[in-house]
Amino acid sequence: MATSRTDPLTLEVIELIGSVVARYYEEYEQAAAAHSLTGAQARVLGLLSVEPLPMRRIAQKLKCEPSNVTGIVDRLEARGLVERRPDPADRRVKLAAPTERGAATAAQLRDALDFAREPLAGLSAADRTVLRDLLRRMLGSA
Amino acid sequence: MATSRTDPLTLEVIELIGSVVARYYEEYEQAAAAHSLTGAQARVLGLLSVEPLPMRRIAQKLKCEPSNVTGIVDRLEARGLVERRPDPADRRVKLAAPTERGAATAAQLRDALDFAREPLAGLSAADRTVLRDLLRRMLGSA
DNA sequence: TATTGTTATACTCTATAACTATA
DNA sequence: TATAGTTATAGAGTATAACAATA
Repeated sequence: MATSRTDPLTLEVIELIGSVVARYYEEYEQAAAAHSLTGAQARVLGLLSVEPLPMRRIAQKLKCEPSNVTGIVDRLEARGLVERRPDPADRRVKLAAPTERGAATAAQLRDALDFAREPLAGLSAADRTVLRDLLRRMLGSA
Repeated sequence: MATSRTDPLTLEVIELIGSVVARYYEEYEQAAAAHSLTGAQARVLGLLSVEPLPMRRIAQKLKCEPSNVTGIVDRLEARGLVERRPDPADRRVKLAAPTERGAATAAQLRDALDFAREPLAGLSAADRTVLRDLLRRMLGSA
């Protein structure tokens, strides 16, 4: 680890990853703002567009306290993008699910993000395969 | 772009980059929290540890409104990590600079982050060179 | 008793607009 | 008049603690 801090190559890679992270976040927020959504709202809407979730599960996915999810879903619900449904199996649970409009918004958001992440277009299929394998190994190792 | 959305390889790379971004942010927040700092405070402290900056410049680097920087620097100053100095060249300007303690905290933060980004250790020097070149091309192309 | 979701509270970050002191 | 920094205000996200309904 002492070596990694002084190794110029590693430092440059770290800096590049920092740049990727910054660009990704920036574009994510822009895409959300284009629909007058905050980043957190867009994230929740994206999660729910995959499958409806109990409030508790949303908090786990977001790595935040469940009490925060109440407000985020409240605001999505007030805009008609999400609705709360009872869980037939457990009356304590509320399932948050996208409305039709919410699902459409989530799809648009997803497309915008795919486009935003399009710097990958500069890489050939072979390049992308190499990049995929390197990222897999990076993420798998820790 | 239509192709990119349906190409499974590209989709996987996009998802992997998303994972890298999530991990990076998570670890950044953890490192900051270990020093009882918020992400924004840690970011500003990191910026100032490179060089003292006028309030306005900090806002530009953070891509936020200058009025927000006042509070962030206030809180860093209240904790004795940053101080405001007059700019001899322009009496309107206040230069924010880390104190000795602030510089030490910034250094610790940097080390913790380098360590956190250590998944790179799983890659050989040759791998890292390839990764660096791919990231450079990704970032350069847009 | 334990769990789900909510409310209440307090803090931070954010943008907007108006203010001050310089330039 | 223009610019740098601040203040005031309001909205959103966050954590903590306490609560009601249900298990």
